[in-house]
Amino acid sequence: MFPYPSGNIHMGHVRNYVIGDICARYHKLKGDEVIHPMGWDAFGLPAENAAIQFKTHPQDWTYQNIQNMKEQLKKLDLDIDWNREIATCSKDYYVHQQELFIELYNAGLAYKKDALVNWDPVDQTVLANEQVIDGKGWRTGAEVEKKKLSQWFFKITNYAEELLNGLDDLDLWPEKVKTMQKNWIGKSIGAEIKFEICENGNFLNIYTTRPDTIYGATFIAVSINHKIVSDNLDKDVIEDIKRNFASVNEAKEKLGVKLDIHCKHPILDKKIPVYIANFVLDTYGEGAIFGCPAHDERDFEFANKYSLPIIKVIECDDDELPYTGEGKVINSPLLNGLDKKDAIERVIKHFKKEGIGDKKVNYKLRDWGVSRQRYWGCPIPVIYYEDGSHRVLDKEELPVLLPYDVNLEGKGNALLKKEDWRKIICPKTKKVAFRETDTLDTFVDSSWYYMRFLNNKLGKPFDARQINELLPVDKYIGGIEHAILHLLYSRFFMKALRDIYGFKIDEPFKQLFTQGMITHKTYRTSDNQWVMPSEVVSKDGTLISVKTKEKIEEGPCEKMSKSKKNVIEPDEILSSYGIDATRIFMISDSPPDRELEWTDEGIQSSKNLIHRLERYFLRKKNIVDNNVNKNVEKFVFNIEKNILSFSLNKCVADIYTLFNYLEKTKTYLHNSDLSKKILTCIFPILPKLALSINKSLFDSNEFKHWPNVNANLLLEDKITLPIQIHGKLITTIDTKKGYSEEEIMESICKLDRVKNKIIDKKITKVINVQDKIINIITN
RNA sequence: GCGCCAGUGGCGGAAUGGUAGACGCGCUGGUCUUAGGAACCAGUGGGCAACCGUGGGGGUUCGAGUCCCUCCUGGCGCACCA
Repeated sequence: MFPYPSGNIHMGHVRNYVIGDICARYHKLKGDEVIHPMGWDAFGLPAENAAIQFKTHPQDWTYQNIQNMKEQLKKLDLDIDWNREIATCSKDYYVHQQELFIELYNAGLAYKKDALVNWDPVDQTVLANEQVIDGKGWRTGAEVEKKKLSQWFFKITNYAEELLNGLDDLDLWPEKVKTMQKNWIGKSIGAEIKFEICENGNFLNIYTTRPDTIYGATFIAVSINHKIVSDNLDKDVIEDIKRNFASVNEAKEKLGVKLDIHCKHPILDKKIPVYIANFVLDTYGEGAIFGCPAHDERDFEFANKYSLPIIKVIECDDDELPYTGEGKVINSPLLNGLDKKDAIERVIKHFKKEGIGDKKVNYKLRDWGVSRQRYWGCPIPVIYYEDGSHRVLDKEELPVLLPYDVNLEGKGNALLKKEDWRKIICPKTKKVAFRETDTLDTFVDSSWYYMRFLNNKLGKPFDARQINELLPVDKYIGGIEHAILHLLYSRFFMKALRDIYGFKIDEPFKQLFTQGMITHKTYRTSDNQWVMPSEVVSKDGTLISVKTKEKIEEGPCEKMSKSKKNVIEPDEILSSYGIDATRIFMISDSPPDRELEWTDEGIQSSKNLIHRLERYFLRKKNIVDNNVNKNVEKFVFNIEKNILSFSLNKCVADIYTLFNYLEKTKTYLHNSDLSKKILTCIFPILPKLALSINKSLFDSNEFKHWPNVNANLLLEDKITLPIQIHGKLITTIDTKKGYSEEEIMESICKLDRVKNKIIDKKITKVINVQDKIINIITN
C-alpha cells in the first residue's frame, strides 16, 4: 500500500516495504516478471491543515514531503521501479480519475442526493465516518452535527452481494479481514411488511428478520428521521425530541414519543400504537420496526418503560423473557407448532398472498458518500446552472484543474471563495454556470492507483489489455487498519470498472498480507509527561531522564505513536546500525503479521549478525565437512519456503542455523560455489551485504538466478528414530531409513531403557510409522 | 452483547497428529583482548531423581501444543443492524 506523504517515513513504513522488497527481489531471482512500484496518496486534509498552520501551500507542503520521504525510502535499498511513481495530487493522475467519475456516472454508479452527513462546525466541513470518534471531530474535538447536504455518492450497494460472495474466493486473504468485510456488508434475510395506518390509509414499511413473531407485535417504532415524523409533527417539536434523544445517547436508555397515529396489525384485528424511538436507526432497513417485546431485548425494555403489552409467541418460560432463542411458535393461529424456519416461510407466504409483504434481503452497507467540502482533493467534474440544475461534464471537457492560487485563510472550502475559477460560461449552453466545489474523498484516489502503476504515463486512465494481463496484484502488503475502507472500496472499483471497461478481472488483490504494528515501551515522568526513549538512561537500576535527571516510570509496550513519544526514527537507526541490520531486524523477532517489539537488544543483535556474516566470508577457504552440500541445500530450500509463506522470521532462524553449523564444523566456504548459493539466498533480505561480499569474493555486481534445489541432497539416509511405549517417549535409536521392523525391534528390546520398561510384560502391538516413530504397546 | 484471533521457558517465538521449546534475546560460568554497541567456548523449561511439563477440565487416537466439546483469560473488530 502506498503511503500518505506526511513528512517522514516511520518504522511502520520500513517494515511494510522491507517485507515487500524481500518478496520482490526473490521473485526477480526466480525469473518472474515483477512490478514493484511506489506512489503517494497525496491528497487529503492534513496537507490543508498543515498549510494553514505553517503558512505554506498544500501542494508545496505535499511535494516537499514526497521528496523527503522518497530520499528516506531510497536509503532502505528498496528495489523499487521509480519510473512508475505516481502522486494522486498530480494532474497526471487526478485528471484520469475525473474520467472514471464520468464513466461511473454514465453507468448509473455515481449519483447525487440529499443526505445526512457528519458536519464539523469548527472546521466547517463534512467529515468521513472514520474521522468521527465518539461523536466528535478527530481534529477539532467538536461535537459533530448531522446536517442535510446534497452529496455525490457511488453506488457500492449495487455490488453488495458480489462483494460478499467474492470473499469466499479470496483464499489468500486473512480470515480476519474477510470477516470484517462480511460484517460491514451485513447481509440479512428477512421480510418487508406493509402496515396500514388507520388514520389515513397510507402504508408504513418495516423490515424484520423475525416475521415469525408477528403475532407478538404490540407497537411500531420509527426513527426520528423517518418521513412519517415530519409529516405529523412540527419542526420545533422534532428538534426538541432530537435534543432529548441526544442527551441519553451514551447511556443507551430507551426513549420514545408516542405519535397520534396507529397501525392495523397485518393479521389480527387490532390497532397498535406508533412511537418515535431513539434506538431505531434511520440508516438500516426502512428506519421502522415492529416491536415484539416478548422476543427482543430492546423491545422488551421499551415496552416495560411505556407499559406496552408483552405477548409471548415463542414457547419458553415466563422468567426467560425476553426470549430470543429458537422454539415452537405459540399464540399464533397461522403458525402454531412450527419452528422458526418454517414459521418464517409460512408467514411470508401469507403476506405475499395478501399483498402486504415479501421476503427481503437487507444490507448494512450504504452507498459511499464521496463529496468532501475541501480544497485539497480531486475536483468533481460537474457544473451547476443558475436554476439549480447540474451537468456532469463530458470527457472532452476535461481536465478540471485544481487552482493553485487560493485563499486558505479562514474557514470552509477555499474553492467556494475562488470566484474566477468557480464561475464559467458553459461551452454547451453558453449559460452561466458554477463548478462543483466539493472534491472527491481521498479513498477514491487509492481505489484504482494499482491500475495506474501498470502505465503511469498513458494518456487515458489505463490500458484494458494490460489490466487483463497483469492484474490482480499478486501480493498486496499493508496495515490491517485498511481492512474495510480502502480494501472494500478498491474491490468495488475493480468490479465497477470491470463492468464499464469489460475487464476480465474481478478482484484487485489476489493475496493480502497485513503486517503487524511496531511497538515500543513507553516512558513517563511522575507527573505523567511522556518521554522519548532516547532521553531515558538507566542509572543504578533506576531509569532517569538524561535532561532533567528526573525519575522515569517504564510503561507497557504500545504501538509507536508521536503522542506517546515512544517512536524510533528510521533515519537515526539507519545511521547508527546501517541498512542491513535495520532490514533484518524488521523481520527477526516476530512473524511479520504480528506485533514487533522494538528493543535495543534486538537491533544490536541484528547488527552483530551482519558483522558475523562479513567476518565469516573473509576466512580462508577450508571445506572439511562432507555434510556441507546437504546443509546448504536445506538452507536454500527453507529460505525459499519461508519467503513464500511470509514466515520471514524463520528465514532469519535459517541463516543462524546455517552459520552456526558452518562455524561449529569450522567449514569456511570463502569464494566457493556454495558461497555464491548462500549469498544469492540472503540477497533478497540483505541486498547491500550480499552485494558487497559478492563483489569482493567473485568480482560480480549481481545475482542472476535463484539456485535450484537438488531434492536428492535433501533426503536424509541416517535418522534418529524415537521409541515410545504407550505413546510416551522412552529413548531414541540411530538407524537408517528403510529399516525392517523385525530387525529394529530386536535391537530396541536390547536397549536398557526399553528393557526396564517391558520387563515381565508382553508386547501386544508395535506401531511402526516407517522412518518416523515406533510405539510399543504392552499388556 | 455479537463475531474473529490467540494463550507454549524469564522474554520474542519454532513444531505436515509422531523426539515440545528450532532460532534469537536475556541469564550463568569461563576464555581472549588493539577494552568493543565486541568476539569465542560451555550451559540454560521444572525436578536430586523417578518423572512432570504447551491456560483449566473432559473427549477422540497407538500417539494431541496441534482435532472435538466446554470453561477461563487476553487482544482485535463490530456494536441499539430489528
